[in-house]
Amino acid sequence: MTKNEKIKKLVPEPSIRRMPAYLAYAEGLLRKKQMYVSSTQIASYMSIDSTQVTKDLSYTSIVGKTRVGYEVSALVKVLSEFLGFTVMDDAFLVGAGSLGSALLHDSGLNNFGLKIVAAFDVNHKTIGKKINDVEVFHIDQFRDLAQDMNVQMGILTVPAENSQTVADLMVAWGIKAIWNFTPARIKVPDDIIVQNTTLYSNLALLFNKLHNEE
Amino acid sequence: MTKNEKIKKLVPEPSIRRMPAYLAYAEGLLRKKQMYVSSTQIASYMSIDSTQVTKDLSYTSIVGKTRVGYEVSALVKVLSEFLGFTVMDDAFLVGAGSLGSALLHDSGLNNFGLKIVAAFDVNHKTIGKKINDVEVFHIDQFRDLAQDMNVQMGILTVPAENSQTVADLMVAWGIKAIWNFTPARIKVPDDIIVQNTTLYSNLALLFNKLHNEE
DNA sequence: CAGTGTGAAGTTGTTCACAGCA
DNA sequence: TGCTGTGAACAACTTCACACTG
Repeated sequence: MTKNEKIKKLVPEPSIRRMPAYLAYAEGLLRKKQMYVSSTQIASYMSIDSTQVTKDLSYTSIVGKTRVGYEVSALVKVLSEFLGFTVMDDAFLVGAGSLGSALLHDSGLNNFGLKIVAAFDVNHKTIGKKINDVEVFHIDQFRDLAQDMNVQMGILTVPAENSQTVADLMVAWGIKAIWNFTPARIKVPDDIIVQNTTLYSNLALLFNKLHNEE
Repeated sequence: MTKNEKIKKLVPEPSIRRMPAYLAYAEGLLRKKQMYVSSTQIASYMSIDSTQVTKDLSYTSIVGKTRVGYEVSALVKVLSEFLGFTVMDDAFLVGAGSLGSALLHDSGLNNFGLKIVAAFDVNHKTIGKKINDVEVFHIDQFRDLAQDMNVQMGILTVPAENSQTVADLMVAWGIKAIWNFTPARIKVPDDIIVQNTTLYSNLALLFNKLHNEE
């Protein structure tokens, strides 16, 4: 059904998912002034197999020293570049509720290459306010700002019922990628990238493990 | 390395991840008073293969009617039971910062079987306050409350640097499962369940798709 | 030896093909 | 014909095995 003709699938998705954790670990080691780290160390920290780590790292440009491991500072540099955390992407956030403001407050996003330049809502209580220095506009102002700012990414933190409506607006206004935090799936044209991120999948997994315990 | 001797792996993890989305969709149809839904409909909504949907649903107890599909109300019931969303689990939340308060505000968690009964922090500005009717205590009070309340789950929303310290506390205080929202991985005894949920993995995936576009 | 790096084997998850049904 | 349900074929990911290096 979903034909992916492109041979673009060089790096397995699970590998990309693991890499930010490697990066976080390496950054910690860097602060502690550790010079080298081996795949075995990383693997033990992540509770996974060590060959998994070497395989994952082999997709990047880094080369390790035999018997010594990978240079920590190089690892940080290579991983953050590989993951696209070094180039700043601007984003709009729609839905300045509790989850939306949590994202606005999260400095980690800033460090990892995502800058939220404006927020939108329909609630007049929040419109006009600033959350962590980001101004909240009425959603009708989206169009004007989008043209001025040439923003590629939209963050969707509205209630599930409104997700499709807002997604349609984002597409109409020229957004290229949507980070969807609602449990609902949105329909968009093929060339628009969607990343679904829902808490409840993780909750389901957790419950599943918890209940299947003896 | 990780020997899983148990044959407990009946349901594939990806299936469990998809199910909450099926549930959300079915709940929407229920509100619209649609009686039946076919796997093809669900598949088109999710942009996946329809056999995937039937396979996933075959792990639950539901049986579909030929040519008609699955009864929507039954689907909602079966899925929410299967996912453990019908039994209420109590949880403590540690780290009442922006992400922590977002979770406290999220009524979806309540609907899906998770009740946060108390929150903890070290910041004296928030201690003593109530966030969405949940009181915030100083972390030192954790022990007393844990004994009283017999809570099984701990939600970890502290800064990454403190994650291990707080995780150790949770374990010492008898928590059985930890929902870890920090990018750091925590070390816990084998019998403790950990579910890692990090935004940055999703951000990495999104960037990867965005940058590999032509 | 303890580590990297990689092709081959094994496992898990997805898609295909088709039987059965109304 | 349009759908469920399932065993078989296929693809993706992980783990193993081993060559290589200081």
